[in-house]
Amino acid sequence: MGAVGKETDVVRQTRHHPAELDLIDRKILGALAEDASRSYAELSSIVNLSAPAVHDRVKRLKRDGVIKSTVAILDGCKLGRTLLTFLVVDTSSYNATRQLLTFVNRPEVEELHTVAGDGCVFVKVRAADTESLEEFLMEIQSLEGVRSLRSYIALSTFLERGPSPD
Amino acid sequence: MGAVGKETDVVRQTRHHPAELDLIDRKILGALAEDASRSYAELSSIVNLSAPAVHDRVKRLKRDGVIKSTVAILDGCKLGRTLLTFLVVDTSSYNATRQLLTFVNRPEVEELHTVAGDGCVFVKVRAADTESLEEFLMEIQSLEGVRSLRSYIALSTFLERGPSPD
DNA sequence: ATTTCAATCCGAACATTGTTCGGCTATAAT
DNA sequence: ATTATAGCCGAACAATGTTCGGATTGAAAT
Repeated sequence: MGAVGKETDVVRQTRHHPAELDLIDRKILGALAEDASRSYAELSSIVNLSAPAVHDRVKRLKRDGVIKSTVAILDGCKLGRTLLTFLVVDTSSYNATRQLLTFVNRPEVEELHTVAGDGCVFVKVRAADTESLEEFLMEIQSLEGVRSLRSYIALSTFLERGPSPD
Repeated sequence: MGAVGKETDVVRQTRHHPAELDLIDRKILGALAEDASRSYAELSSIVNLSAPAVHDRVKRLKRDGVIKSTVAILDGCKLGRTLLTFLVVDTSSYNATRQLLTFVNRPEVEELHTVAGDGCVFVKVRAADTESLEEFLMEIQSLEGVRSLRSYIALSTFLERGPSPD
């Protein structure tokens, strides 16, 4: 009983994703999530390891998919997108939901999720101005099977970042 | 009249941020927003310029704040955060709003905005599981001046990215 | 028309950083 | 005891980032 039970337990824990990360891994992840342009030399002094050791760890974290990618964060306003809005779309049919999913190609759409509650789709939109937002909203409302559409227009943004390792 | 009018017009346009970006700038921004680990050599072949020329442009884009930073994107699930939720908090006092803003320090909070509508705060939360989410929700509800709290739990994520230059 | 100025580009040299390698140590299993 | 594995290090090497001088262009001023 002891041996077999132990083994399956280990399998259970490992099966569904969560990677095993020690404190050093988390420090590295935190540092890179904040600023991915840090050199291995800088990281190595943060965690008190050599540069190659940090390199190995980062390589492993990328291979395991903990670090999905590294991207440049752009300033929406500087790009001419001044209006951040969150939409909750209530759809009455699967077809409508499917149609909404095609909006992932729009440059002003930054996030698109399905959320709990009957046929709800959640959208984060960064539009150029009120005009182009209105156009966008009307386009959604005119879809067959869109029951209601609530919008939350952002006034001030106090925090905007990705998943934290802490 | 002509000259003076013209000048103030130019000032107006420039005054409130939007940077002047040509097609090459936008191509570079798009490439880096997708994958910031691209080398200058690779970028130079994308836009048909030399590496130093691209370097100059990127340097300018950083100086002007169009590129705010470059960060590593981590996998929430791999970190043990499996539950993505959006909250709309309706506050009845400024004091309550101010208290909510202190949540920017929580590692599970990824976004925090004030939104239009009386005293509304919008929060993006990535919690470990339903338990820790419930704890978090209760903590918010127990704040003085929090009128209502709606939560949208994400089922599937189809798109998640930053501002696009297109 | 000519000149001046600023912006942009390029190739080539240079500096920094990323990456690989062999060897060392510690731990755990045989 | 001994083998295997994982993790670390310093040093060499490879790739990339970065700077520089000079050439070209276009616009503004003379």
